[in-house]
Amino acid sequence: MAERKQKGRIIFHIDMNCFYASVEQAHDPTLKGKAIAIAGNPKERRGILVTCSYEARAKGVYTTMAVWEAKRKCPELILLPPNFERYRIASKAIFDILRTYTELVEPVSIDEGYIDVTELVKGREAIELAETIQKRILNELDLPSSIGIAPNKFLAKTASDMKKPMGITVLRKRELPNILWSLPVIEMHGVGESTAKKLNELKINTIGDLAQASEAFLKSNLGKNGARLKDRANGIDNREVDPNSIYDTKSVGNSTTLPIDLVEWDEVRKTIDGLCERVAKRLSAKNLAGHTVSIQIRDADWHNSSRSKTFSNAIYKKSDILEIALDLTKKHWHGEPVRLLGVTVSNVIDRKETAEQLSIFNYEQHAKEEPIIQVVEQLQKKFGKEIISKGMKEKKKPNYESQTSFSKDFLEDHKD
DNA sequence: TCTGGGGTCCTAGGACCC
DNA sequence: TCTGGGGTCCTAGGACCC
Repeated sequence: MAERKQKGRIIFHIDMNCFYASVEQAHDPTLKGKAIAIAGNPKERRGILVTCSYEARAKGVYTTMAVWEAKRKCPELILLPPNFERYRIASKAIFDILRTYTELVEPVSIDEGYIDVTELVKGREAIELAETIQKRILNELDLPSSIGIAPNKFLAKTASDMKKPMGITVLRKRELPNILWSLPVIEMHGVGESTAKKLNELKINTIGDLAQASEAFLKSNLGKNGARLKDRANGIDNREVDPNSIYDTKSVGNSTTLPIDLVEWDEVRKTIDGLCERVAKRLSAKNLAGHTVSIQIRDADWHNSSRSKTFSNAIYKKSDILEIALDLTKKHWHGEPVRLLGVTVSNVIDRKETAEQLSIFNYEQHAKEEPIIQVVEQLQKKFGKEIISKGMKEKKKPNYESQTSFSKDFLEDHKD
């Protein structure tokens, strides 16, 4: 996205506390004050906790912990299956509240988002606004949240993490050295285990070390990400709050960890079939189609591999996805025990566009028998000049569409 | 008896084109 | 006959986030 330089912005990061667990407690108040956890499939082996309440955390239980381990640690733990419909409704209600203040609302996930309130408030009013929003979410939805207030996204996100639950934290750029720089790099948003290890090997241990390291040094060792992390460590982040980012889906995929590793082709085939079914349904719900199909295989040793194939026309039907997914799996799998299988459709576009492409494709077939100029004129009449010239000129974006070959043909024909 | 499922972005090498 | 360099797209893998 555009990273336009802006001065003096006021950004909020709203972060719901233990979101799924809080929604369940709001829905059934008898769960309040109790150690509860949401587990993907509580009865299944290989299950983990997706979220847990603060009461559970007090007993040493944490998110991502294996279910059996959590139960051993906290026998009274109440396990609930996730109710995503319920969480989606709650999430929508939260963002609806935020949108009563500004259109500049960017949901990041089901339970967190940014808002840009620069035009709404100044100075201390920002804190009052955050209090109002936080109280409304609590009073109207019975859900606790934390809000970070800062001049950019990174600082706002960092701030919202500092006080939980029901915290409001202001983080100014000039406070950064005092507050962040003494912390180990792993504490920074955007630095995971792997990057932390790499940084430590480079003698960069604290966020302050990162902030003061040479950019060239970081770039040569970590690529683009090195420079970005240095900027963030210095409180620099020009990303805008983008309300439209949620509408820009890049891929739709489903995966499943098998209760027991699979070794039979027929079981693998059935699993892939089920995954394709779900992917096709979700693509339909969003009215999307995609050019690329990928499969993912995780073996018993947790080794991941993937295979993908890209096509000129976007697909969305289960039967089409299945055919490609099975083909990729057949070629790639040789009977090793499989822990996880996944199917993803990526390079997605809106289905409306596929209809247009199909029509153009049909015209292209005719093009073989007709002078090319006539075909161009027909197309322009039908779709308008814009779409034709776009297909013929645009080279930066991937051109999976038949326009690619159309423009190639066009150029070919006019060489002579 | 370890370790889910949904995503996004980045990188590196090879193919191919000009 | 031998030669280069830039750009895009595809593929596979990896890091990170919630």
